[in-house]
Amino acid sequence: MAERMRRRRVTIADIARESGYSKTSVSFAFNSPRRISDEARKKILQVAESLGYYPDTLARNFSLQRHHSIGFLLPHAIPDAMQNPYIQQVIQGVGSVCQEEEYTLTVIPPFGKSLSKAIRSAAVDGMITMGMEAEHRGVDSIRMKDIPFITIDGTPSGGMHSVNIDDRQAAGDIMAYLLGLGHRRFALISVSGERDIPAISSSVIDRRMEGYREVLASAGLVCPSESVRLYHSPCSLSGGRTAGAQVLADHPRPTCIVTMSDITALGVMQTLREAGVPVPGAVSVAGFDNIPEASIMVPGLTTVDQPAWDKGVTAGQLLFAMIRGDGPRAGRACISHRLVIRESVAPPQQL
Amino acid sequence: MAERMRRRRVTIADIARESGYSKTSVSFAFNSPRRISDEARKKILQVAESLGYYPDTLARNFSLQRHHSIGFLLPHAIPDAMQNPYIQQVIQGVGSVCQEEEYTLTVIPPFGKSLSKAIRSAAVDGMITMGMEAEHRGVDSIRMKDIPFITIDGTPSGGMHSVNIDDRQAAGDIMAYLLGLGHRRFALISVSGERDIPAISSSVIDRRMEGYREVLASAGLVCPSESVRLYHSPCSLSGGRTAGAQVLADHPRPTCIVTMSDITALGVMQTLREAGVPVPGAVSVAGFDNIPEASIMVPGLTTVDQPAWDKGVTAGQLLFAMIRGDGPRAGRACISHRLVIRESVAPPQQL
DNA sequence: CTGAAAGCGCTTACAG
DNA sequence: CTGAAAGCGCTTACAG
Repeated sequence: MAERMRRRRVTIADIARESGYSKTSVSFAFNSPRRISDEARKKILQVAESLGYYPDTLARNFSLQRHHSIGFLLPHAIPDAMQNPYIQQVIQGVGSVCQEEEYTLTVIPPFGKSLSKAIRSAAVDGMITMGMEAEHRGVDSIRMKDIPFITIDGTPSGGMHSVNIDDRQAAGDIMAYLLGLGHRRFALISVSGERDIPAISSSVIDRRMEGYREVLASAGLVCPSESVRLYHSPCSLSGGRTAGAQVLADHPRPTCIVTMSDITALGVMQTLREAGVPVPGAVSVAGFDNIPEASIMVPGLTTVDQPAWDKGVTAGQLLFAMIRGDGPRAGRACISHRLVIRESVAPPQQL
Repeated sequence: MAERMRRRRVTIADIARESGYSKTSVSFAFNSPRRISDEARKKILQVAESLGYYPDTLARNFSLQRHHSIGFLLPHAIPDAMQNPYIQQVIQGVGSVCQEEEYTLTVIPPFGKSLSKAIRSAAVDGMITMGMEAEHRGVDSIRMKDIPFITIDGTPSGGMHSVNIDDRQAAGDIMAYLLGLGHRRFALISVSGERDIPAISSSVIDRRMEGYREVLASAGLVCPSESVRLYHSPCSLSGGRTAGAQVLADHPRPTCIVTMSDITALGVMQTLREAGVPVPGAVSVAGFDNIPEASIMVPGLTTVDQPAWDKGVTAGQLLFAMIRGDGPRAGRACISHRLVIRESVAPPQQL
């Protein structure tokens, strides 16, 4: 088709020739208009217009040594990663900062399971990753690239810049609430990594487990045990459904199901509804994240609010500071969390 | 911090000097290994490794004349655009194609309300837009850029490549279903453009309205009229809430609320729930899109399934075909839709 | 198999 | 105010 039959590109050289001015002047006409005479500028702009000139982004960026885009490295394949509302929210937060800074946001899917390849070819000035451990081989690729980067929900150590909440405390908070209502028989659904990268780093999972365990211990409970069973599920709706079915199959049935992500909780609740098990009548369900759906659901999901949007914004702002070179020495932001009490959790039924 | 003190970049010139080979050979070592001797390759790779060489993406892309990324132009600001699950799904569809092609996906937010500026600086090999009219000034910017582009939910005409469903037929289908159940008093919630770009092009809105009207006419109804009131709402949860309140304030109350997007319908349902108006007991609600939430909701939302994911995939595939130069002459894909009947619509109550 | 050289299209010190 | 020229770091015909 016509638009594929690209006539040779119109360059500043063409404009220079046509207008009688130099390439320098042409460039100035666009980028530093005040450095040339009105007459020259007018003439050049007019010739540019008539020739249908459009600056070459590739050449411009190369010359300016910047991409004008920041990268968001997906923890796993698009279908899994972007279907998680929590991740979506984080992306939106990052995106809103990009919008302000007039940068584009480059979403980098892992190419054919090869993260390093994806990282290598990413045309970005900085990168945000999710759930990456300091030891992850992907980190080396980014370091090699020599661009600033920040990890969200990763390991807040190892010299990596990171944005996190206090996962241990947050997990403890919700568990304390559940114990306070009288629950003593739990199903804990932790996160299992799919592919080679979990949605959240294993250190985050570890810290949440610590939080749960600490508070459980104060009530004399141990995990895993007869009273507190441990399950694992991918961070997805279908993962939640499967986990829900597993819990239902086990006996005795817990009075409360605690998940490490809302999307998993939604899946669990779907299974329960289909099985005719009333929530919270027969069993309570607690989540983690506070995705928008948590409040739309009926019953509303009791969960830990970790402001995904804020995490994205904070990471974005830190990253831009680093790109500008006026970044903080040690970037380790901790965002506050909050227990959100809705209807999916009630005191356990008397037996 | 250390990583900001960039020592001068290690380039192929450095490797050439250190290894005793030419820049050509160094380049071959990485990109056409079989064009040089084993010995040379080994030596070069080893020197590269020891120097911590990492190819410069900017230079590489410039030389290769490609960005290795395709752009997704957001119809409006990040918070609005990306919070709409329908748009999210489209993005995911496009993204999944990118992943296969080993391309990144550049999300382009409108810079400070300036679309053209955003388009101009976008470093992409092709572009996908949503809801763009052929006459939109943004289209000219893209044309100037001389890269292939496709619009989803835009105007399937004007020589633009596009991906759509049969909006008129789809709107007619759901209206026919509602009339069939006996509804005769409707609130129709159309889409109003926020900012200067609506979420869906006005031509799409027009075609849906045509579909509604045509079928309404067959039942002797006219829109707008006493029986069929017309409202307008932005494509968002909050927009839906506001519209819901408006509908509730009017009398007589319709037996069925018909929206042009599920996200709006969800907002409407929230308002109804808070007002204690049972759905579908007192009033039925119908949507458009079939976003994932539509099935999670209680009651499930009766709506038109327009496969957002498929739209994204189709647009992505067409775009890559165009980028490769083996694109179709006239790209105008029409995806099939489907009526999805759930619980949010019931026959009207007897009075 | 190897290398000198041109080229991708801009930006920008520098000199006039 | 204006322009010749270097430079950004690669890739790739072309010649040997």
